Amino acid sequence: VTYGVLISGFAKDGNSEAAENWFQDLRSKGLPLNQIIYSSIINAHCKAGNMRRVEELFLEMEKLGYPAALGIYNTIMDGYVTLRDENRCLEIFRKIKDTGIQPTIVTYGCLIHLYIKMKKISRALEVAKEMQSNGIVHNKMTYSMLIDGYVQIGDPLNAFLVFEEMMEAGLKPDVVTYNILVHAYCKQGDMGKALAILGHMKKEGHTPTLQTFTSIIDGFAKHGDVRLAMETVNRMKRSGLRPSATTYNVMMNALVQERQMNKALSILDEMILAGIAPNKRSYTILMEGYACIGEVGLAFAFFNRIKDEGLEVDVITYGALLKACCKSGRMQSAREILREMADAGFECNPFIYNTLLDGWAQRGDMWQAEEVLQEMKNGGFSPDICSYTSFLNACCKAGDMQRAAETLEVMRNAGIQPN
RNA sequence: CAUGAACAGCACGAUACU
Repeated sequence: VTYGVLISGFAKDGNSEAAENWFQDLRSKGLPLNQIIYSSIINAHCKAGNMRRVEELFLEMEKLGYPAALGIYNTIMDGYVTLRDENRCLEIFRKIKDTGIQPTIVTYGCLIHLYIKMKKISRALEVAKEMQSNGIVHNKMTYSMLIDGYVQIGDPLNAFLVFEEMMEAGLKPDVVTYNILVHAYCKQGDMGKALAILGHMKKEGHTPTLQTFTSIIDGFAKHGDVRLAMETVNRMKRSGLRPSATTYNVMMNALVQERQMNKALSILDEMILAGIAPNKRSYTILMEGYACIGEVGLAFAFFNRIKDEGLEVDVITYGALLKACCKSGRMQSAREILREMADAGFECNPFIYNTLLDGWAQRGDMWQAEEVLQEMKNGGFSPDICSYTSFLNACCKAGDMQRAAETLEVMRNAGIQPN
């Protein structure tokens, strides 16, 4: 029991190392293990994404003859949801059914969550249907996930339709549901409505959370009111909430959009002083700013800082570096970055190709631009409106209006309307 | 009346023109 308390405590704390150590300690003492211990240690590793270890433990547990409760399956599935591993999730789901266990709403919730995260709403709806056909009715969480799914893909209309359905089902929205609605309005820039929801949720006795405020701050920032954004930060602090890394990122992004790099940097300082560790997004936001003003060196400096601090880089980080090069005409450096990116195992996506296209276009190099277009197609992506606009730009800069006119045709034939 | 697990939902970064 004592070990169980410790292991589950560390699991909750997100410290899978410590949990594992206590688990080993317990085992070396030859004390009896049981399902509770296993579910705690599996939980710890799921939260940390150590799914290899999870599988090991699970097999071990089965071998020792402890029956796997549904809760463990759900926990493991959730671990794979975080990793967006659809195949493993489905395998587990199948296994649950094969074992003759009835999936619960939590099981279905995990699957719905998976598809929402993958932005495959239609699949999420199918799962919901199957759930209902098995006699399980939606609860606040499953509804909230669907509402959020629509918000994420920029379809507030359907989001609100689901919300109404939820109300009609007699379910009262909770903080998370309200946060999702606030987010929906903020995304559209309808700040009046967002604030109205804020007022309403308070009236219903729900205390706004970090997410509530951060959505509002971001909404103001992205829709042209940095001042109100910053005032909201103060309002949030007065209400007793400390800004999180996300909140600081939102603030920096607001300032970066206005090219107030020094102010953005002072937010970074404030963040560190507050004991909040910047993450890769924090630095990418700054890199973007420097890229836009042609400060290639500073963009690189922050890129190195990400690595130095042991944080991961990703395609978006590389994209910011590329942009820094392309915007300042340093196409040779851009090439090198592409190579480095490929070596690091990242594939080009349309954003990357379009950044490159833009780089060549600005120099009026229609030929290199054409090559990128071709590579893009070879890479399995169809050029989009951005690609063609850049290419047109390249043609015009190169003085080849004939080619520009042809490109317009090509676009139309590809089903892309010039805007 | 006193010890452990049991699980799912919300906020931030990238491409052209504007």
